[in-house]
Amino acid sequence: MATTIRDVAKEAGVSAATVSRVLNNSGYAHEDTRKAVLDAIQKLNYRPNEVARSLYKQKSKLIGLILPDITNPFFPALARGVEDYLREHGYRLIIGNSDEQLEQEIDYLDTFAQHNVVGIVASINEPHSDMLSDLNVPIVLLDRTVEELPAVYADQFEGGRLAAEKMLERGSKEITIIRGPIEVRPVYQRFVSSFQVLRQAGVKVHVFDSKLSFEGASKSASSLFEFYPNTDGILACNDIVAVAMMNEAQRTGRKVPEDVQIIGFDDISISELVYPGLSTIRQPAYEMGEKAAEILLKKINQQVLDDLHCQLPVQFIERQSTRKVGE
Amino acid sequence: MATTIRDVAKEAGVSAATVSRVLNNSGYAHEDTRKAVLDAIQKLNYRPNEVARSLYKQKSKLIGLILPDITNPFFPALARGVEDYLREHGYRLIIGNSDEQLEQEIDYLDTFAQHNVVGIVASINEPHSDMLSDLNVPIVLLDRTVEELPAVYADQFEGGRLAAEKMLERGSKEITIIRGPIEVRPVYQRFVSSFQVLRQAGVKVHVFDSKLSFEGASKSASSLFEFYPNTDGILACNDIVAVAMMNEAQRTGRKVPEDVQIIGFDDISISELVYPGLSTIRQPAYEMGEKAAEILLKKINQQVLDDLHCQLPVQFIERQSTRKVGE
DNA sequence: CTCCTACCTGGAACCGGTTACACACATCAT
DNA sequence: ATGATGTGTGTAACCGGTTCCAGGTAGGAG
Repeated sequence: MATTIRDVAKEAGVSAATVSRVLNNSGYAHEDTRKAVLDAIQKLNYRPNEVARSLYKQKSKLIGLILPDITNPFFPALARGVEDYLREHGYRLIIGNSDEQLEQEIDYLDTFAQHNVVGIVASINEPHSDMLSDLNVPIVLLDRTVEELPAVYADQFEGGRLAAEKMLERGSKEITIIRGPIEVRPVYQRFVSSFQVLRQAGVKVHVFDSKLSFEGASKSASSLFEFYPNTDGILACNDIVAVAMMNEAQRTGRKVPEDVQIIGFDDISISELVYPGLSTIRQPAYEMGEKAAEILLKKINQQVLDDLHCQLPVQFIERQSTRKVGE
Repeated sequence: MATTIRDVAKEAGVSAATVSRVLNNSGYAHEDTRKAVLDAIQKLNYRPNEVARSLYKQKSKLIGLILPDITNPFFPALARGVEDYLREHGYRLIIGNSDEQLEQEIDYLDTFAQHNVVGIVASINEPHSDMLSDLNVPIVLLDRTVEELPAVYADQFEGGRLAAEKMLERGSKEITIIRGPIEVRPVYQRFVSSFQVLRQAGVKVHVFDSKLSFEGASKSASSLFEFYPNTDGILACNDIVAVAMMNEAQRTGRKVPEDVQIIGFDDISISELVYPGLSTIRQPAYEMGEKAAEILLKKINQQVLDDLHCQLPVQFIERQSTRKVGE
């Protein structure tokens, strides 16, 4: 059905080998022949079959991307960073959501291998070391780290610290940390770091658990103030949870930031739009995605990496859910 | 490097053909042989190469998905619907963001073909008819329609109508419709339908333009009340824009919903979490994605479709950005 | 007039699966 | 005994590219 290289060869009156050489600018090809081939390609609207190419070369133009859940607004930003960078370099993405499930991660890793992907970007907690070395394809971790693997991530400890300090500077005395699922490493790190700072400062600290998802956030928000009615500062594990808590605060008649200050984490796009604007710790998600893609390409092209791990800075974004310093 | 079918064959003491037959449960295979092959597969941890398979069969297990921008929270929900359904049936997704750009749509369509995808789900405005028939692969439109192609979408006219009616029922008298980019068909349809209802009702109507993106929404929000300070009802083209407008209303000292009522469109997850909760027209995004995937698989398996177009119902979700009826 | 080299091209093998076909053997009815 | 039928298996061709290698021609050097 689709036109093949041999169709083009016939049309141009040459062999398939010659067409291939013209296509790839490899080996010799007379100028006239090249012209004829190019014309034939044009005429037949020929596009080489990547599958065939991939089979022979043992490598495709495909890169696998595993994210926990694209429905969580932090991850699409990562994904676009990865995609935009890779697209420019001729690669395409096979994408999979893992829901943080080991089984699904493995499943996708498996099928990536089956499709001869040349590289993988993944937000996964387990290194899957044997498997990864088995399939022998470069991988870059995104938003996660393990010792052995290249990784791009934002400084979670600094983020946690920053959130806690800014909260203290702004005068909250009874602070509730909304802790996300501690199996998710970066989330755990934020928590530890915030907690430590608050403890040392000697303020009253509560720890309250929540899922990271919309439903989970909503559910846990509804009982926060029953447990800790005197909370005057909230450190949320991500912006979604922060928005949910902010809602609950306002719903229960508390003023933000006068009665309760709130700081989120991530700086997803919506955080700027909600009212009051959400103060948060920004992770440069899009840039992280780009950087991961860049590093992956370097590995694919056998270039040496300056550093295995690339830690990007976080940043406190001051909006209206916190008071001005000194007020 | 990776183990091939011939490695397995050697290990099991049979030919590659036999292994293939066992693998695919096609043709005959003695029980003992089958056992030996299965053992060898296990032992060598063999996974068949999808690329080779795909080359011979002229069809892969890959499906292409084109979305305008996964960074817009409406689309990840669609994407997960598609992915979850397809994954269960053994298919994987190649994904691409088009930014509503014709050029990028074509580019992705092209590379999908090069990778022997067996089907495509796409949110695109142009039918690309010649191209699509060229590449001879079933396609299902998602959140978009053209006459000739199968499509899954929500009833935009009904949505627009509903939003307008609910706003009128709740007593707003000077209503501003925030109109999105009219090149995007569903967005245009919402607008037309709302506009028509409001006009007929004889209330004062303003039309104010905005992009659908976060930045665009933020930008246009900032001048809304300079243009139409007496607006007491806002019909937004999507929830992001609605949230931005709600922010601006509150920022300028207006109470929501007492002074200004706001209705969004989409019902993205965050709409439930913002304060006040955003009343909106719900599109069942996840279900739309699933449905599109289901229809695509039917087409792939040559089953007949009951209907070319599948229109899903929209629904008014009443939260706190609108007043109770009669107040 | 050789010989060497650079240029140009096609045949064939290969990547790793699938499948058409041929062949071998056993069983059973005639 | 004869052949039809059903099992079980291997050989080889094929999918559509890429690349190795061999062979042919032309031009320049010796």
